[in-house]
Amino acid sequence: MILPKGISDFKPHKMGFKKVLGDLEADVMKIVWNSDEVTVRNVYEKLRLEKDLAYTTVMTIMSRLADKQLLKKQSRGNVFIYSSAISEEEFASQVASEVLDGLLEDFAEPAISHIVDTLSSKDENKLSRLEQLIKERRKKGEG
Amino acid sequence: MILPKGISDFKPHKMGFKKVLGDLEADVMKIVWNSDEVTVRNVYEKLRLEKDLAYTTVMTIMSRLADKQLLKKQSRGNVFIYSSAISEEEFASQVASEVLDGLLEDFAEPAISHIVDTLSSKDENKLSRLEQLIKERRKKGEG
DNA sequence: TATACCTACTACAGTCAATAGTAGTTTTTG
DNA sequence: CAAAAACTACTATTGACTGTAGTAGGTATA
Repeated sequence: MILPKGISDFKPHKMGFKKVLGDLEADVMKIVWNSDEVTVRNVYEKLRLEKDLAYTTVMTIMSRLADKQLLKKQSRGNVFIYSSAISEEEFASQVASEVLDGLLEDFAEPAISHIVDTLSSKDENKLSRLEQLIKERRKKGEG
Repeated sequence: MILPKGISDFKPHKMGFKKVLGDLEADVMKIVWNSDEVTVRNVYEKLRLEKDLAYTTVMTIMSRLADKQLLKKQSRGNVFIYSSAISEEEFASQVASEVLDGLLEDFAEPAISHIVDTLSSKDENKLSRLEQLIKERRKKGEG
């Protein structure tokens, strides 16, 4: 259990990281990932370009993200500097493995069938990539 | 969107159908799937063997499951007879495809990598099955 | 020192699940 | 037929999680 629970509910009908985070939480993470180091104010100002919300709202969200270990919070001088505790790719990877492991644990048969269907109908390249990964794995196993 | 939303939040850390239903909801569905046709009272009595709860609690849960289209509710005489609106296998299959599609939509790269890792480390047979399904699919595609 | 900015703490509404009570209707039974 | 039992509909409460934001108090710089 790498992700500290709570993060891991997966909402298939949402988009992007909103599948595993609240909408605002996901927006904040995107900004942080694109910015390296930020203050609440930095994020607040970027968010305000799109929607009207309070500084303290952003602060609450960022606190929660820090509680969830997605953001690091360092006090520098008098200000708190936030940065991601995990890269976007790593996080995506953890999401994928948690969801997949959970799925394979109880829904392995239909999951395996459907992954082939879905990939072959929507993205042939990904099917090839899957095939290739299996072959590589087999070689390792034999050798 | 086959599943009428709300059903589809996936909690990887739960077990079985509790991954996509509330705990009690999942227990109720299991009973219905094993019983063909039931009344609230039937289910209530089976559940009571394990835990103490009110008749009306079971009623509420079954109403919600009917709202979610997982149970069919037919009035027969004066009583409502409930039965599953979808088989356990079908439901599992829908869960798997919704979650997988959601995952592939935004996390395709890590998902594909991880599925191979997970299958090969935990269940070699499933990896073979996956490989076989891909081959079948390829034949179809070529022919 | 006053103003601006920052943080901590608190609060509230909305949603969803679990839980259960009340009221009203129907059925059974003495 | 009337009372008890069973059943359904509707409503309520509580606890998590998220979005939203206010207040209070600290710090720093003009």
